[in-house]
Amino acid sequence: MLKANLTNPNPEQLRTFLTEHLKDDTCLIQVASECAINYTGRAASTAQAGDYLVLIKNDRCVQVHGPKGVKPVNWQPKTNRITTSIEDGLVVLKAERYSPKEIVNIIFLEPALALALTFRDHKGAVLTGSEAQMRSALARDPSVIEPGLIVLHEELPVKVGGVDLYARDQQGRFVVVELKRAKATQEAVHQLHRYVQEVSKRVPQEVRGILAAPSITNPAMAQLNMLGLEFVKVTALPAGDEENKQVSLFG
Amino acid sequence: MLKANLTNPNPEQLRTFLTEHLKDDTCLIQVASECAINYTGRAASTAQAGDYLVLIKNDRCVQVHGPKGVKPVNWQPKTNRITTSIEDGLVVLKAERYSPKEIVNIIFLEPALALALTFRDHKGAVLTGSEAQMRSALARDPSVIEPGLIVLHEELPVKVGGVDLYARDQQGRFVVVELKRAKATQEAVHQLHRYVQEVSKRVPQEVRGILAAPSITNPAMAQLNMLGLEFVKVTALPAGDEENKQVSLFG
DNA sequence: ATTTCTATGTCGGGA
DNA sequence: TCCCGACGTAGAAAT
Repeated sequence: MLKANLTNPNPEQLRTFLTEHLKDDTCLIQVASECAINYTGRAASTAQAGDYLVLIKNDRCVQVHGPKGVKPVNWQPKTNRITTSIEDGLVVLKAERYSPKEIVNIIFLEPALALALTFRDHKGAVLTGSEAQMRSALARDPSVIEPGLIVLHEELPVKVGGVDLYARDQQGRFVVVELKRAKATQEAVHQLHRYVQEVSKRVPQEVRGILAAPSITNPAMAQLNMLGLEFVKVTALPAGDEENKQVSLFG
Repeated sequence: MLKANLTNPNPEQLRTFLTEHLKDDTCLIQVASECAINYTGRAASTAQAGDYLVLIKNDRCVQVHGPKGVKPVNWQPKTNRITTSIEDGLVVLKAERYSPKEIVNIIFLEPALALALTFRDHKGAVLTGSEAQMRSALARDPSVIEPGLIVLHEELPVKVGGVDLYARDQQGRFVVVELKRAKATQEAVHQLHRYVQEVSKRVPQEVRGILAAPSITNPAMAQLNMLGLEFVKVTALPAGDEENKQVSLFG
């Protein structure tokens, strides 16, 4: 896994190291160094000199991590070109993206460590409890929402977006269901309202709107009532479900 | 900056290393290893064995990086407790968060490298071009949006959310301005529409709605026209601005 | 602690 | 490519 490493490299060594390993797209490159970083593109930012960890992954996306938080201080999700140079005796790495036009510039003021790690490619993570999973589970068994409900469409595209579940209730009324995997906010209520209005234009009958989520904020609940819409509690990860229990068990 | 390192450690060595350096909140810990990762909390995920880079920052947030993308495969933004143990001869790191209740479990199957890096704390990055900056700039000089516009409120809270700019035009009509720092979508149009409707309830006069953004998607533009709302082009980073030019210049 | 909103959001999917 | 919406969004600010 460890392909190469370099401690306290001088600029020439570091630049050679980077040039060399940037050619290999099976390896992740890392430099721990005092850096100055500059970004221009969708916005612009400048970071004063400080200690940072620079990661360049197999897919050549770049991220610069400071000592705090999950988010990098600077990053570039996709790079079209990475170039290195030596300016004023310091190694400069330039990560460019063409569309949108963005540049991240990293000056290595005092590199302490450079690493190249060979990353074998591997299966990604399997996620349980996503909205898509909730949706197909509810489409299979809509009685969780309400007895007698019949699902007509999953992900029905309407002009203003996509209706998560389109159904018919026991009395034959059409039902629009908006699904949220986390606590529902006012935004979700408005989204549901839009869909109900849109569907109402197209069918003569009354259209019900149901917001299905594990919980809802107080302002959202008030808004929901005012608009004559309904809330149904639905959990993403049913605690008692035997199948899910097995998936969740670990160690 | 390099505090300690360990290559191909055995489980006891790795565990001692982690225990030792987890005490020091001025250092960032890193382990490159074949791992199996498991998360339960807001959702649940399991990652098959593969090569990963595990970062534990000064603030004890944890992130596990795969070979692709800016986003970690698994992470924990805030940890209340990090524990290590040896199970079946393998080091297991458990990062817990109490609220919401979340656990990330990392099993180090074949650690190749463990590092501890001392990160001096440092100034954060200075960002230019945020929506907040745009807003205050426009509040100072609303003529950019329209000559004769007078801003009455910045961030005016309405029941359905916050109006970015609330103003009055030359003819005395009230104007609701919705601001977007990036390309405006249909969602932004609906948001503006909601605000205009809400404000219309409270004032007798006609209320104008302006969407101010650097650009707008085609469907959003169509929707905007249909609702009788307006679009004004506003860039977050004015290209010709001398001050900004200097900030943007680099290397 | 809860709610809301921004973000260089990132990422994936669909037309 | 553009466009849209989910996300374990993260993180900050206001309540």
